[in-house]
Amino acid sequence: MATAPEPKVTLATRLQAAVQARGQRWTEQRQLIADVLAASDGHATGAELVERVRVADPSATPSTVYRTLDLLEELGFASHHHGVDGRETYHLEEVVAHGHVHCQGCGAEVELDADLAQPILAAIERATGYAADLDHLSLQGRCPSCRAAAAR
Amino acid sequence: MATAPEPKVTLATRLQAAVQARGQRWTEQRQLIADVLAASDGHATGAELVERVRVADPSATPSTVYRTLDLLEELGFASHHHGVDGRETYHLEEVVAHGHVHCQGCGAEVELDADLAQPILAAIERATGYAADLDHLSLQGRCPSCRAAAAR
DNA sequence: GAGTCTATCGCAACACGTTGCAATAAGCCA
DNA sequence: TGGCTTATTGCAACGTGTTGCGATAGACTC
Repeated sequence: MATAPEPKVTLATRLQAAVQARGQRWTEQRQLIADVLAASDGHATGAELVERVRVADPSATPSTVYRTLDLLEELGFASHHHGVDGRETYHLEEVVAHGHVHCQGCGAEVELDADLAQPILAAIERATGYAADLDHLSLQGRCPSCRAAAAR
Repeated sequence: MATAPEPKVTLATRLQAAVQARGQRWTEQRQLIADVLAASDGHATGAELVERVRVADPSATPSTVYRTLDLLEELGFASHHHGVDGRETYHLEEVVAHGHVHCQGCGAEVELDADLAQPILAAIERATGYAADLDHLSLQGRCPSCRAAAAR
């Protein structure tokens, strides 16, 4: 409660601390990848992140990027889900946990924040006993306007 | 009500009729792929189906298999979703529509039939207005025993 | 500062899935 | 039956992501 506020600690700084606390190493590549992810506010696919990292450092390889992203996930700094097309999409945990709903008709995509998703998660728990992970909640269906169009 | 029962019409037969009704062509490859899918009751990944088709006909190529699977989906005979690892999993629509819930802790996977999923779909509709597609409902979370273990 | 240990990196090869294009063959008509 | 049209196939190349392995270089000790 009375700890220092530190509102502007960067992702890279916090990640470095977490990595080193686990006895792991902090490298230029990790710094770079953390910076790129932090600059990609919200979502980015694996391929996009690889490309952006390579712009900053052409010697970086995809395996390094993906392994670092795995590390970020393991440490709880990021998470990923598979989009409609199977591509991986990463996002920072700093961005509040949320799910996605994709319309199979028009391709519209809406985000589900925790409040909106709460009754859905509750229904899942009642039906299955599972505590569903909002960050991996990726639904597909028909949006209201496509449903209305189909009904006509 | 009084129509002939015909309980043993194969997938391939029905598919052939549907394909030809659209003015498209019926080929040996399509016959083969339909047979393989029908023999893979329940689920199979794209790669598994490709492999099984190639056992029966080594000259078949992945592109043909995937294109045929797309066709089956278009005609409503099959559908696919992306599993936890991003791999495509196909299943026949003959198998009743269902979703999946995957445990991130122990890897357990349970199927959600229409009855079980109904309150979940209703909650999704109330929250978003979307009519979610049960076949694409692929949830991740923690199963009851992993939750109990974590609580300890 | 030098030496040691080993986590991490880059490379190369692989797996899965997609796409463009020329060759083939299914289905139709005369 | 023979010929025509064009959907479909197989090939080859590509995009995305993963894995194994030898080389490199952090981090730690003395």
